[in-house]
This record gives sequence, C-alpha cells and structure tokens, in this order.
Amino acid sequence: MIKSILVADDHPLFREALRYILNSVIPTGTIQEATNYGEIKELLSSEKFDLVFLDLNMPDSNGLSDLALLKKTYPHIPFIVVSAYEDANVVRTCLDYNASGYIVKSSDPTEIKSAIQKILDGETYCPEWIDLQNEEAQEQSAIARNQVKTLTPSQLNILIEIGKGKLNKQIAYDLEISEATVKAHITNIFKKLGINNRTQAVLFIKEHQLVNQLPLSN
Amino acid sequence: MIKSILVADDHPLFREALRYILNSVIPTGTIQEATNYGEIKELLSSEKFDLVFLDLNMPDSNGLSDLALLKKTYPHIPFIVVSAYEDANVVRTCLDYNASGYIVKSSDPTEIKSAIQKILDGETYCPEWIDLQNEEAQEQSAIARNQVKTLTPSQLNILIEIGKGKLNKQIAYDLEISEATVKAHITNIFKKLGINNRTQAVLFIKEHQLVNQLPLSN
DNA sequence: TGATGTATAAGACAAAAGTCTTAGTCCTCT
DNA sequence: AGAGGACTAAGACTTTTGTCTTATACATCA
Repeated sequence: MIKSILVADDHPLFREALRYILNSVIPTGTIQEATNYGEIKELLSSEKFDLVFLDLNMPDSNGLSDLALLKKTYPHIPFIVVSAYEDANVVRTCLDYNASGYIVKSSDPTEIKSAIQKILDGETYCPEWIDLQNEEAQEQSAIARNQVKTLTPSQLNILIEIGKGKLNKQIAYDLEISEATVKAHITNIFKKLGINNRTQAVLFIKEHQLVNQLPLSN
Repeated sequence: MIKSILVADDHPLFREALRYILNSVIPTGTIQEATNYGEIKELLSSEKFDLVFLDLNMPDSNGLSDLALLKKTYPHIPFIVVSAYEDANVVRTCLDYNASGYIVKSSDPTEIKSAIQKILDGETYCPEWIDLQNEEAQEQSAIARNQVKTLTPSQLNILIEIGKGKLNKQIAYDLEISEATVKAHITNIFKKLGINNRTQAVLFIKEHQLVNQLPLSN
C-alpha cells in the first residue's frame, strides 16, 4: 500500500498538477515535495517513502546518474522518472537503471493518470514510441551501460565528479574523503569501464550521456 | 569562374544526385569526389579547387572541427556544408567557421539547386528556420566558439586529439611531432580556452559540440 | 629589414595522476 | 561465526601532465 510519496520536480506548476492527479489515484497517500537534488537526498535519508517521482532536469541534478545513484542507494523504492525530454535512449537508460516508469511531461493528464495506475499495479510504464526507434545503435551503448551498472555508489559518485573536470584533490575535498581513497576508487572505476585515464572517463560519460547531457543546449 | 569542384560525401547516392544538380548549374565544372576525410586532405593539398561540398558525417570525420581546420588551411576556398543534421546550433557554428553555405540533405533538388546558385552569386545560404530558434542559449556558446577560433591550426589539431582521449605521447606519434611540441601547444590551448587541464578540454569540446557530436547516437 | 606570430623542440622542474600493496572497519548474506 | 564486498586510507612508486625558459626556422607584414 502506497502511503508516502515524494515528488521531486523544480517546476511548481507541474508539482501542483501531479498532486492533483495523485489525489484522485491514491487518495490515502501523503505527498512531500523536493525542488532540487540535495533535498531529495535529505528527505530520502530521513524518512521512508513508498514512491518517488523524479525529474531529471533539476538545477543541481546530474541527470541520469542521479537516478542510478538513488536507485543503488534505495533499491526497494520505486522511482518514476518524470521528464520533458522525449528521447528513446534516455527512456531506455532509465528503465535500464530500474526506474519503474517514465512519464513525459507533455502527456495529457489522463495518460499520466493511467500510467501511474499501471505502475501501481506493478507494471512498468513507458511511452509507446519507445520501440519505434533504432535498436542497432543502442546495442553498443548497452554494453557501456552495463559496465556502469557494475559501479558501486561511491565509484559512480566519483565518476560523476571526474565528469565535472575536477582534480582528485578537489573531489576528495568535496566528497569529504582522502585523496588516497579517491585514487583507489578511480583505479577500480577504470578497470570496470575498461579505460586508462580520466580523460577517457569524461569521454565515456559524455558519449553515453550519463550526466546531464539531456537538454543538449537547445 | 568555378572550374574544379570537390564533392566530399561518403554516400554514393547523394554524390550522384549532387553531380546531376551541379551539372545543370555549372556545366563547365569538373567534379572530383572524396569519400572520407583523409581523401579530402590529400586532394586539397595536391590540387586546386574552386568549391568544396563537405559532408560532416563521414567515417573518419571529426565533425565541425574538420570544417574549422580545413577552412583555416584553405581560407580562400568556399566550403558548402552538406549534412543530414538539422540543428540550428550546428548551422550557426558552420557559418561561424565561414562556411559559404549549409545544405540539408532532406531538401528537395530544386531547393538545393537554388541554394548552390545563391552561393555561386556570392551570398551565403542556409535554411530559413535558422532564425526561429532560441538565441539566448546560443550566446554563452558563442563566447566559447570565439575562443576556439583564436586557435591556430596546429593547436586545433591537438585539441581534437585530446578530445579522443589520447596521451601526449600518442598525439606526438600520430601527428609526427615531438612530445615537447605537443606540450607547448597544449599550454597555449589552455591559456586561450581559459582551462587548466585536458579533462576540462574534453568537457569544453563536448559541451560546445566541437567534435563529432552531430549524430547524437539516435 | 625588423617585428610579429607560428611551429618546432629540448631541458628542468613541479604537480597531478595512477598503480600496487597492505589494512582496518563496516555491512550483509549465508 | 565466517566469508565476501564496500569504503576508507596510507605509503611508495612510476608515469603523465603541465609550466617555464630558451632557441631555431620560417612566414608574413609593415
């Protein structure tokens, strides 16, 4: 039974709309809101939630890697990704990271409603047009995604920091661990991803659209 | 007077179509073909051309940076970019690099014909929908592109190699120069781009879609 | 002709990156 | 209880990266 719901989206209007829809689908549920990634982490670590709606385009969000991290930390909570971004690759990656569903913001309320219903029934929901796009190009990327999935939360965290162009020293400072630890993790990351240095790590991230490359600047 | 034309495109059907169109627009011109970036460089260095049609999606191509490099080396030859990719940012960047025109492959032959005519008359041609997209988001990227434009050909070349995740040693070997030279160039590149290390260089490249991020994998 | 800019490169150096070994703690699963 | 994995970390070490200085050759431009 769904009791406690977290809606993480920086757009007030959408939160309101979702709240309204949820009210009719799960009248017994209490809804809490987060408007950035930091808040999500705080709320999830302090309270128990039965369902999370997650927008991947929030101010301090790293995009897909956020989902991966959250799902790794809270594997039992179902996450429904909510996004304005309509791209089959992204949808697929989300499902790959075990999101319970992917809802496109431009969908009309009735569709969102039925989508939520589906997910509550234990099914995973995603837009129908997902199958219609090129499968072949996807396969190369699937290997990479599987490699990323073998990363531990800490490793993924550090990979993300590398992807921001930070030095090991900075990463250590920001994550509040020693530089030695950062290095240790990095060595393991490289082994898992089959790469040799951080430059290739950045390429890996960018090429497989791991971090925040959703909006693509236009 | 246009006499010698180079058509660089890896798609035989398109080359044929373009040949046919060119035949009616410039009956006196001789047409040569290149199917990859290496061939382009060879042909351009061995012969004189009055006009080049350049596809940015060829097998060994680095995308936009190819145009930048070629135009730097042969500033007086007009380059017409031919692409399947319909993105205002890309078009703008091409024109920024002083391409004489941008032709979208999905255009119908009559439009391509009139486009070529326009370019031959000294005008630059680009699709009309170019103005209709967001200008604001473009401005941040414009600064970056201006920085890239200050790079010398050698510097740009090395930046591209960095963007492939290569070591300085490998870059030196591949470009047949010493590692000391590579380092010297890199220091200058960093100063011009306002960055501190090669990881940030990769981010710079990827974020401003300098190299081969045109197809976006879907 | 002299100034400027570019490409090349060597040497010395400092900083950062990355590997390997070892090891303690914590957690989970069996 | 014990095995295994994850996170942490130190120390020693090698390699890579990046800066700075200096220098030659070549081209262009005033």
